[in-house]
Amino acid sequence: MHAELQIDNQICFRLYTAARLVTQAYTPMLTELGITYPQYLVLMVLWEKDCQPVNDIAHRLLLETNTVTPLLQRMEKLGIVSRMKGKEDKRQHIVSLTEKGKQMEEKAMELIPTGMGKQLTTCPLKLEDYQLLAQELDAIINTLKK
Amino acid sequence: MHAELQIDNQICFRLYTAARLVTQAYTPMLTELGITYPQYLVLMVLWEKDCQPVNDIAHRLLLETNTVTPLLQRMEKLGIVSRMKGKEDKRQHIVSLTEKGKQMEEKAMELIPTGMGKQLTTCPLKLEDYQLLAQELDAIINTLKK
DNA sequence: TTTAGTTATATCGCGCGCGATATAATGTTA
DNA sequence: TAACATTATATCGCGCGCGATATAACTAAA
Repeated sequence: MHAELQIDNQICFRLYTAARLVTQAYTPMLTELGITYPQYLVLMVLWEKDCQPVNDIAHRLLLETNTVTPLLQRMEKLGIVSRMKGKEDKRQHIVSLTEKGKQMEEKAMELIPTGMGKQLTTCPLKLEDYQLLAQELDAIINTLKK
Repeated sequence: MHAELQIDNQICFRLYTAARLVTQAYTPMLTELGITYPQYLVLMVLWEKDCQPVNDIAHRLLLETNTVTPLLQRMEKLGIVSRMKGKEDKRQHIVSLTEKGKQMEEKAMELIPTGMGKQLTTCPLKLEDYQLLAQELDAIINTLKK
């Protein structure tokens, strides 16, 4: 077995696994909110700035529009966002939060920080480790995004 | 907007994005091999130790068997692995590499380290940064896996 | 102004991940 | 040994991600 191909030596497998497990850790709180993790990402983008075209949301999340469009359609069915044709550019669909979508921010604020805190109490990483991790991940992300 | 819910402050979003982008970076080489990234993970597990039951492969990858079973079925169709009923325990399905599956290790060795190296040449991270990153990811993974 | 090119969004198909459930084989206990 | 619990694998349904393609609207050039 080539050492270069050993799974334990792979950063990618660790990223793949850590991303899945952390997303799973969000799931109980998100289920209480009635949404999925990618839907939560969209909500965070809209809480930061409401009324954005599909493209801006996709760029913010580094996703393709063919991922985001069906996501938004599901969120519209849930009554969380609404979509309207753009006025000046009729190709655009402007996505905005409904009242329900806006109110979910407070609920998320109650549930998620404490919920994640509980699950990570036994994690040996300290604040500066998380900051370092964030920097390292940003370096990889910035290198690989086009 | 609550600072705790800002997307830029989220480790989870970085993990989610970094995992997707690194997997995407593997894709050109894996396409040449005719497989996907999760299939590559299974191959690495089997290159390390051939002839394993479904459960052992799933545990190694921290995946559920209902993810791994269809993955193995697709790999069997591709002629990469074969599956046989276990002798002592007839519930088990023992997964083993075919000749094609074994030979793919050399091809992967030619393609993947250099292919990934090229894409990460502009990445500012050094060897010790990657080692640190691996440790931090392992800390998160070990905390969250049950 | 017609033509050609670009952009914003959508649709389709397929391979994951995973919760829920089913089924068969093994283990355990009364 | 009969009844029950456990284990290994499989099936189903659904929500992503994303490559490929389609369509409508805007832009630029002839």
